[in-house]
Amino acid sequence: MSDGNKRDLAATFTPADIEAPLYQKWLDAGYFKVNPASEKPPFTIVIPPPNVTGSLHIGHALDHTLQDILIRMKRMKGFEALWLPGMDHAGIATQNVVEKQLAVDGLSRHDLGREKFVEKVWQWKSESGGAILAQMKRLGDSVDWSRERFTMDEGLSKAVLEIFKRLYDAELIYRAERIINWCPRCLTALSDIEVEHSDDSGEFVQVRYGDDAVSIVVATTRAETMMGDGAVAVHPDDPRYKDLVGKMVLLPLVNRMIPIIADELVDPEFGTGAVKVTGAHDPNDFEMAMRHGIEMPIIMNEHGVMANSGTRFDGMDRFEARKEVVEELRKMGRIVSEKRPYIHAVGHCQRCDTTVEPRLSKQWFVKVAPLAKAAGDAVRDGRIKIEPEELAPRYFDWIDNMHDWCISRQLWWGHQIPVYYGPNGEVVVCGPDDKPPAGYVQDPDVLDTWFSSGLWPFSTLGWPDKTPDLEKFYPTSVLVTGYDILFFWVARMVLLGLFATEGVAPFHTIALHGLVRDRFGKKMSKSRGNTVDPIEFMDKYGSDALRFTLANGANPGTDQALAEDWIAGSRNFATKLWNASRFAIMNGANVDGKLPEFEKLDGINKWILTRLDETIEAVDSNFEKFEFAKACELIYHFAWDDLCDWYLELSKASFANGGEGAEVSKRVLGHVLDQLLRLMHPVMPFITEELWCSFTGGETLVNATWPKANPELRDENSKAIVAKLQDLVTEIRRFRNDQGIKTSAKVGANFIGLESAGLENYVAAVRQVCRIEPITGTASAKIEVGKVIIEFDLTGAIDVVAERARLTKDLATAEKDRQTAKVKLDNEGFMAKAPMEVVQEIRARLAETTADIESITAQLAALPVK
RNA sequence: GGGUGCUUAGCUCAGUGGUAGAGCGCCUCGUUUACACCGAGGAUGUCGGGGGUUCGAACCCCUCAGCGCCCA
Repeated sequence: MSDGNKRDLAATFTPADIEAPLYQKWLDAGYFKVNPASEKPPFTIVIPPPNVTGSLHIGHALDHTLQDILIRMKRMKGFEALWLPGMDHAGIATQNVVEKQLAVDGLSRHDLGREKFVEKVWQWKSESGGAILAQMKRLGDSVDWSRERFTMDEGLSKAVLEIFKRLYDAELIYRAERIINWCPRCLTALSDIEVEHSDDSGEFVQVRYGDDAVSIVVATTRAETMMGDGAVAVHPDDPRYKDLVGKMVLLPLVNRMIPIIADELVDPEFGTGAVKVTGAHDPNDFEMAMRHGIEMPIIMNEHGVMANSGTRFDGMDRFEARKEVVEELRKMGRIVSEKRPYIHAVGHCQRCDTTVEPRLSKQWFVKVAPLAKAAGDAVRDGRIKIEPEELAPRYFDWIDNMHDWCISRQLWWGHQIPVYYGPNGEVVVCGPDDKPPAGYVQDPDVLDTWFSSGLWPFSTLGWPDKTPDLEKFYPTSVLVTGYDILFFWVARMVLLGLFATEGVAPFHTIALHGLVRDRFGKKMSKSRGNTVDPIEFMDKYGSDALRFTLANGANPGTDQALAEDWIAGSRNFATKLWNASRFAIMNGANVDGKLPEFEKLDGINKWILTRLDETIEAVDSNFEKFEFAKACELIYHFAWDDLCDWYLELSKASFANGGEGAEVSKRVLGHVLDQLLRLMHPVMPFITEELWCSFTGGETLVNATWPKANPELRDENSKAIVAKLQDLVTEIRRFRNDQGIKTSAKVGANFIGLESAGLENYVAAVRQVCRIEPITGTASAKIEVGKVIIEFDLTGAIDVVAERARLTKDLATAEKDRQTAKVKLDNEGFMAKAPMEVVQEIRARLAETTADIESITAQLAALPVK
């Protein structure tokens, strides 16, 4: 390997110095660009398109980190790994942004007109949209920028036309007058999922309808809509109202006679058991009104202002009207009871939080049932796997009960519905290659943003054309996203994907992660004031630290808490790795030539290679299973505990002594570091790249070979040896600590019985780690660790009290352990039914603790009486 | 109201039948030639309550309590 890139490392690790140049290096080299003509097997992830108005929040940082880990690992594994970036046009949100800008100058979009307004939005997009893209580079996202897509691009728009036409021709798109969710502020229809239900404080009033002849008390939270009532409904089995069903009753205020009907939808337990039926302003009422052929007068305009009710309330805002109506009814003596505040769930616009108004209106819908059936089946029969599978029932629950999807929006920004109306009511739907007949007028509405982002996995690859990209990279491999948009986006991609590409699922796995919460596990929100800025964290601790923290907290499908302290901890980990690498380089560790023959290595070298191999295997399989947290924990433990705390310390004697031993250690350490950096690269790409290039002189880790487990580099016995060494060292350190001996001070000591413990070859290592030198005077104290006795020369100054305390504590622990083992072995049921190996283990424990007790007792007895 | 999940060390969380774990925090000591963004040592939990199954339960079952989420 060339030494061209080898260089000295700065004494301290400064992320800001290395990150931007490294990302630029990767871009310049084109490592992230894929080639559809490649022989390599494909691995594809399309990014969940962030909103063009958005900036990088901590949720994106998590989502992107996990995707980048998978992509980088697969790239290293030899896949043609495509991670495709892009954004969606976010109809309402984007339109709102630009409208707000216009409002500063006192203008509305209507002042500009549709064409000018849309131009303005494009202009805004090119100037201020997509701030998130630059931020993705900070994070290190290894996306193929040459394939960046936007849902309003020409190609993707073509896909929208194509799918609309196909769905329409298959009679899966229709136009109908229905109750939809209407936002009186955004002035558009919303789909069910764009409505968020939350508890509001309202009122619950009981109003007497009718006159002396027929009267009934209805209960409602929306008195103002009574002007639109077409009936009163009761449950058919309700004995209280049996005689009233079929009669007409007087509707107060408007003085209209309306029928009393019976419908099973009415809950007799709710209120008085009688409800008003306002078909044009309530989804349940609409159903009843349809069933019974009841009138549905619309008594509110698009702004949520009362209109056409023929009463004095016309012109009032709906909430003002509610108060006025109740007041008027009270004056008339028609209010039977009032409950205020009455807490109940009310729908709000997801974008602006305005209370949604159910509204009867003519809209375009996707007929969901057949598509949803297929989408459910794809998961049921395993063509699509949901990870973690515990979340699959939620998917089924939702998709199996999905209502028809309202896809028209009364906006200007978006894909205009490709339907044209002729002068005599003709309807023509145009595909990408069709032209509407002269004189036909296009439907003014645009399509729901999710309609186009639902095509994302294939529209971005060129569909409906059979492009090389589509051939090579479709269907995609894994979709990584938060469970919170399983319904919003994922389900729609499955619905549309199965339809568009004839039963081919758009991805074979859906890997769901959770939400990032604050340090106490509370949801982050602007109102709570507990949001965090990922850019700030990257500035302060480096991108790698943020990435590691997020990946380390990512247990499948579950939320994670995040605190700045945790990120600082990851930064510390990065620094630790940096310094360990410096140490390795300083001591001549290298990757030159072959690894020394495994069988000839000593226990310590065998052990670290064994642990490395175990780690490689486990990290790889955990990443493959989307168990990011587990993989990171394994990496952390191996790097910090095994490598830094033990291997490096135990090897210092070997490096210091030089000779053949040092040469072997240099080569082993070089191998371990090389493999570890590769293994960590997907999680912490920047620091690993910097270290690895400095250390090996290689060009890049981005497309370096991914470590592969190798059972020939394992030795179980070495683990037992190092465990004994660790035990020995820890006990010596504890003794020194109890005796108040400074860590830095050298102490004279001799070892007795190392051979019987099989540790005779490691004296130098133990001496180095424990700062022990051969004894010169006489031994004044001794401790026993297993079969080994260590005699110390403390120049007569042993602290007997401390030593007695130490031994007494050990004795208590040993006795307790022995007791629990003994109880088990004395238990006949246990002896008869427990598996042999468990019994053996307990027997061994009994023997061990018994020996310990004897030894400790003897040591206590030997202590000078004081 | 219907689902569903959670309750383990001060905090955040791992741990699906065999002696309770991690990170951070805490206490003591420490400038040993990789690292004080560090090292060594240490303390801390009747695993929400109760009952059951089992030789054995944080883990399986029942029940109660508290918290959360999704849907209506």
